[in-house]
This record gives sequence, C-alpha cells and structure tokens, in this order.
Amino acid sequence: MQGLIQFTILLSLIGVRVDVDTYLSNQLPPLREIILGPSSAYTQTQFHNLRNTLDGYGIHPKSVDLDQFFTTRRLLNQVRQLDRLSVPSTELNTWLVHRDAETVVSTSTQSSPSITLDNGGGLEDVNNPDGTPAMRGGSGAPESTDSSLGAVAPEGNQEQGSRDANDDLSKEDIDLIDILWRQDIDLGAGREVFNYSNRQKESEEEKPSNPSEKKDGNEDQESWRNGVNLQGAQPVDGETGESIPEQIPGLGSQTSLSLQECLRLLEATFPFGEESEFAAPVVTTENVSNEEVPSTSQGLPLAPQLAPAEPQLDLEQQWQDIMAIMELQAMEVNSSSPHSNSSSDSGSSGTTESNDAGNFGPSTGPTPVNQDVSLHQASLPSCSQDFPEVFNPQLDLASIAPRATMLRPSSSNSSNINSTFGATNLTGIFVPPHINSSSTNITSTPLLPDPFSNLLEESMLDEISLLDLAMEEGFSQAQASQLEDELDSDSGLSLDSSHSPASPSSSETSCSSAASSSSTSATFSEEGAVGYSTDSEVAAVEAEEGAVGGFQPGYSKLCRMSYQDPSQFHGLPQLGGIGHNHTYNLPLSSAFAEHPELPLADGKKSVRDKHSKFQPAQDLLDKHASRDERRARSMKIPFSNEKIINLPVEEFNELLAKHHLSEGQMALIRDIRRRGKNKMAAQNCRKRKLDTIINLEQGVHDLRRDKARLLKEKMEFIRSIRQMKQKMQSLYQEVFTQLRDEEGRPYPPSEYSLQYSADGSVLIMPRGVTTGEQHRKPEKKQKDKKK
DNA sequence: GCATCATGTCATCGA
DNA sequence: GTTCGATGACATGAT
Repeated sequence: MQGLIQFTILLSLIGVRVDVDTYLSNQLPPLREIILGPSSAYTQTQFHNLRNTLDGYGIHPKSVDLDQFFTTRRLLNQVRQLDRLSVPSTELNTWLVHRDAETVVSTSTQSSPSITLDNGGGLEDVNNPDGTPAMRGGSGAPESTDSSLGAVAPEGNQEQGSRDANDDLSKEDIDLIDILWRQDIDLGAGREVFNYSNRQKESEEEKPSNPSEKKDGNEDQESWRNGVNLQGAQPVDGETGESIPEQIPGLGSQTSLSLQECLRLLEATFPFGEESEFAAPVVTTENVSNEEVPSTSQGLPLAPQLAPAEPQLDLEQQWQDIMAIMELQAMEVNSSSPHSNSSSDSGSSGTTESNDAGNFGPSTGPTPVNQDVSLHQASLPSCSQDFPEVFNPQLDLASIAPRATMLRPSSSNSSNINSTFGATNLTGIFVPPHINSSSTNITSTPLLPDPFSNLLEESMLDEISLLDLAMEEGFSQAQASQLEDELDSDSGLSLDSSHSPASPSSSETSCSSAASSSSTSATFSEEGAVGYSTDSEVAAVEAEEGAVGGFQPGYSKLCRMSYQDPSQFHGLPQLGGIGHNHTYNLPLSSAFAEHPELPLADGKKSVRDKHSKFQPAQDLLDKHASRDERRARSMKIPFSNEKIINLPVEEFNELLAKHHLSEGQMALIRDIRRRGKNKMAAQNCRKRKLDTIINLEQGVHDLRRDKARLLKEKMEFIRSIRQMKQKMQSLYQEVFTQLRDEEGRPYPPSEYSLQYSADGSVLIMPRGVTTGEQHRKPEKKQKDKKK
C-alpha cells in the first residue's frame, strides 16, 4: 500500500502519470482521487508548516520520508473524512486496487489483476529510490530483510512461476518462506497475523538499532525469520481472530527494508512499469495472508471465529427465516443488492473476495476482519449475510480482536479518543476497534448490535404473535394466509375480508337480482339510518296492492348492500373515525327479499288478507316475521314496525297522537321502537367491531411493512457502518504504522495511540502518561490534516 | 345432540 | 328527565 502510494506520488512528481485507474474496470474516479488527488504530490503541502506543526517533534529529516509524511497526512485526512462519513465506497474502491493485486499475488489465479497488483508493488518499490531509504528509520540496514520480505510476496509469484522478483531470492529463502507460511497456515494463523508480527518485529528491531546502521542481510533474515517463528507461536490468535502479533513488540520495520529491496529489485529486473510484488513487504505479507485464507484454506482461520457466535446465529437465522417468509421478495431484493452481492461474491470467489477485502488490503489489521465478513456472508444465504455480523457483537469483536490486542489503549485514552472522534454515535463506531475493545470503552461498537438483535427478536416475536392473534381472533385461515400474503403487498384490505359475515351473502344475491327503483334507494339513503324507509314502504304497499311483485325490492337490496357491500369495508374509517352510517338492514328486509311479494308490515297484512291468493305468503310472512311484528299484528297496531322504529321522535309522537291506542298497544309500540332501534344499534355496533378489527388488521399489516422496510434500511446502515469501521481500522493502522519519531523509530502501538481532536488535528498520545513519559518525552505530535 | 355462528334482545351507560 | 346511541351479556335460531 505504502509502496503503491509512494510510487504513485513519486511518478507524479517525476511527471509520469500512473493511470492506476486503467487497471480498474470500475470506480476509477475515487481511486484517482485517493491516490493521485490527495497525495502530497498533487496537493500543495507546506513542508515547513508541516514540520512546524510537529511542534518540536517533527520527524527527523533523515529518518522520515517526506512522502511517508504526506501519505500519513493523507491517510489521516481520510480518517477524518470517515468521521464525517459521506460515502465510504469511494475510498474503498481505492483499496480495492491493492486488494486485487494482493489477491492475484496470493492466488495467482488471475493474470490481469495480478499485473495490477504487481504494478502497485512495483510502485512502492520505486519509492525507495526516491531517497526514501535514507529517510526511513533503519531503512538501510534492513535490506537483507527486505529481500526476505520480498520473498514473501514472491511466494505468490513462485506459485505463478512468472515472477521476476523470485530471481533475487534464493531458493533457500523461498523454501523457508514457503515452509513458514505453511506452518502458520496449519497452525491457523492468518498471514495477516504474520505480516503484522513482522511489522512489530520491525519496530522492535528498529528501536535498538540505530537508523543509520545497516544490518547484514543475514541478520535481517534472522530477524525476519524470528518474526515468522513468533507468528507461528501465535496461531491461537489467528484462530480466534485476535492478532497476537500486535502484542509482540520488537519486530523490525520491514517496510523500509522491503521498499529498498523492492526498489533494488525493480531497478535490477523491471522497468518502471513492471511491478514487483515486493512493493511494501508489509503489504505483500498482508496480501498473502489475506489471500491465503480464501484461496488455500478458506475458512481455516474463520471457522473458529464463527463457532462461538453460533447461538446468536441461530436466533438470527430464525429471524431471517421469518423475515424471508414475511417478505420474501423484499428480502431477496435486499440480498441481491449491490452490497450483498459484492460481499457474497467476495466471499465465494477468491477474486472478488480479494477485491472486497482489498479495500483494506494495505492496512495491516483490517484484512482479517474483511475476510471474516466476506466469508461469513458467503456462508450465509441472502439476508443472513448481513445479520450475523450485525447482530453478533461477539463475532464482530472477534474479527476485530486482532487490532484490539495490538493497540489496546488505556481506558482514559480510549475515552478521550471516543470523545475526540466525534460527537455522534456513529463516530464512536469509527474509533479504531482496539479502542472500542477496551473494557471501559466498548460502548459504541459492541453495544450497537445488541439493540438490533433485541429489536429483531422482538419484531420476530411480534410477527409470530400477530399471526397467532389473527388466527385466534377468529380469522379464517384464508384470511390469515391473506394477512401473510399482504405483508408484502401495498394493497389495502382485500375484498374477501369484508365478506367475513357469511350470512348476508345469499340474501345479497337475491337482493341484487331484484330490480330496484332509484326513488326508493334515494329515500333509503336519505334516511341514513336503518334501512326502514317509511315512505318507500308506503309506496311499496301502495304498489303492492296494484302490482304483486313490485314490492320495494330495491329497499332490501340497498339494505343488504349497505351492510354487505365490500366497498364499505374498503372505505373503512380509521379507528378514530368510524362513522355511524346506521345503514344496517333489518331482518324483515331479508324476509322480503326472499319473498318480495310479501307485505312488509303488519298494517299491510290486513290488506293482504283481503287477497286470498296471498294467504300462503301471509303464513310464510308470519313465520318469518319477527316477534314484534307478530305482536304488532296480534295487537292490531295500525302502522308498520318500520314506522314505529324509524320515525323521528316528533313524528312518532304525532303518529301516536293521531291514533287512539290502548295502553297495551302503546307499550308494545314503544317496545317495538326500542327494540328495533336497539337492534339496529347492535348491528351497527357489530359492524363497527368488525370494521375495527379489519382496520387493526390493516394497521398491523402496514406496520409490519414499515418495520420490514426500516429493518432493511437498518441492515444497510449497519453494513455501511461496518465497512467504514473496517476502513477506519485500516487507515488508523496505516497511519500509525507510518508514524516515526525523530529518530525514525515507529511508535509502539502498545504505548501510543492516535487521537483525533475536534479542531481537526491528530495527536499521537502516549497511552499511559507515566509509561509514555518514561520511554519518551511526552511526545505530542500534532499534524495538521487540513487540506 | 352439540358446536358454532349470526342475529336479536335486554340492560346499562353516557351524551 | 327523556331520548338515543353504544355496548356487553345473554338468548335464540340456523347450520
């Protein structure tokens, strides 16, 4: 990574344009922006100001490479930008380039990508020739080490059998590297671990060694081998995903060595265009490690990490299953979304995997995380890809663990970092994982998944409970299934649901068959209340006398329709707005609908009695008539029950006044009115109940849909946050590993940490005040990252 | 004969 | 105080 950037910068300074974008099929602008745009070569960096800002702790002019400085600044700036978080994808693309190269190197499967990567490596190598060797602390000495490091990358070449870089390496070196690699792999240690440990060793070695000193190639190799051995001793970490190597200090900085070596190799073998994998030894090693997991032994390191998270995965799986049932298509779309695709592809195919992880390839730590993510996602179907990590804080932590061990800050520092890195909750997420991993600090990252998991579990339970409730509430299975089916549909209530009252259906058909007069319907509608229209009734009676079959068929029809018409259910007011239309039909209407020729009211029966031909119908009417109707007939009530019931109070009183009625008749009429009104009221009440239930059903459906949508969005956010976290890790590591004190020695992560202040400056602070002071002066480097 | 459902009826409450 | 609507509880009839 460094090598590539530096090489790019160098070329840009020289005037040679390195069109890295050409190597990338997509997303060129971001890459160019990152590599070329912000680079020191293109940006007018004020060197003097830069050094001034160091406030006495400026990097030693000879020990630190200016480009490195700039690279660091740029990376820090990227880190800052992460805090603001626009779209992470852009930056990720840049890293993808490197990643591709790494993948190619390791897998050696793809020719073209490998070239790209090689280019990147070559670029970095070229950097050294720029005079960086002198600048880098202990750069000169590690050359032999560089060769060894270079050998690491060549392994991939060796596999490919096409690398020129191997030429420089002796067979012994290559064999040794191979053996070491295999040992590490067998032990379960990821190569990234190996790389990082190498780094650590570098730093350790550099400390004692004078920057100006040059170590013999043998010594370098020994140190490097030691680093390898150490890594071999760390396989446990590799299994758990924790990078123990970080804790192992004392590894010489192979970066500079590797760069020098790469430069040398490049000069010797390749023209500028040709890239050697040696670019940044660290990078190469990381790349190899990263690649190693997917290509050679996919999941060896990852499998152990996944194991502890299985319980939660089960819950998640359940949730996912339910979600899949509830919103199959939606979730499928989600799974097929670009993110998921990329992730899944990355996990499945080594190339894409490399690409995906490649985003962070240059960074030492994040690669394991990426691989974990990708592999994990690959293992899980569709939507599950997102959930596991999202809802598995453990898994997340495990994947991040390596860094945590490496850069575990003190609680105080961590808190500071949290505070400094942003006021928003999201910013806390971007704090390097090691910070989050600290016991006191685990606030943001670890906490994030829990609420989600809980929420999801709740939602899952809600889904189930709602369905059960729907079933228990008396919904038919068809309705319940419909309820489920409607979860994804935007349509409102189905017409079928309105048909739940089964009884009216038959009568409805009969009503519809009968011809209705507009006048009667109008009257009825104007009544607004129960379907008893005295006027229509009277008219019907009158018509009845003349025409047998014309007895207000429309009346009953309207009544029925008012009650049964599904449209009413569609137009169901919301819970608070249920209107009382009082349009329920009365049982009489049904009787009349079935027997339109029958008289409607008792009063008419007397008239009918006159007609012998209606006598059977009269019996039938009596049979179907309500008790009140029969009572009214028996009591000789002069007017119909409909009138009694539906007339306004005033008219009703007038009607009573007109007729001289006995006490019994008066009482019966009042009872009939009361019961009739109550009957209608009961019908309306039931209708309202039903409407309420249906509305609730609809509301539940809408809420479920919204919830599913929100969950989807949440998943996407979490995914992007995770990516940004990883990017943040990588950038943090990148920046931190490139930092050098005035003597050109790297800052041990165990003692120092980067802190991001609100004013935009980045400070390197000792983790423990006492510790930091003991070893070094209370170094407080401030770099102005503003550009 | 029993269970279930739809409907009617009563009693009660509140506007 | 009366009327009316709403509603729970119960009864009744049909299936």
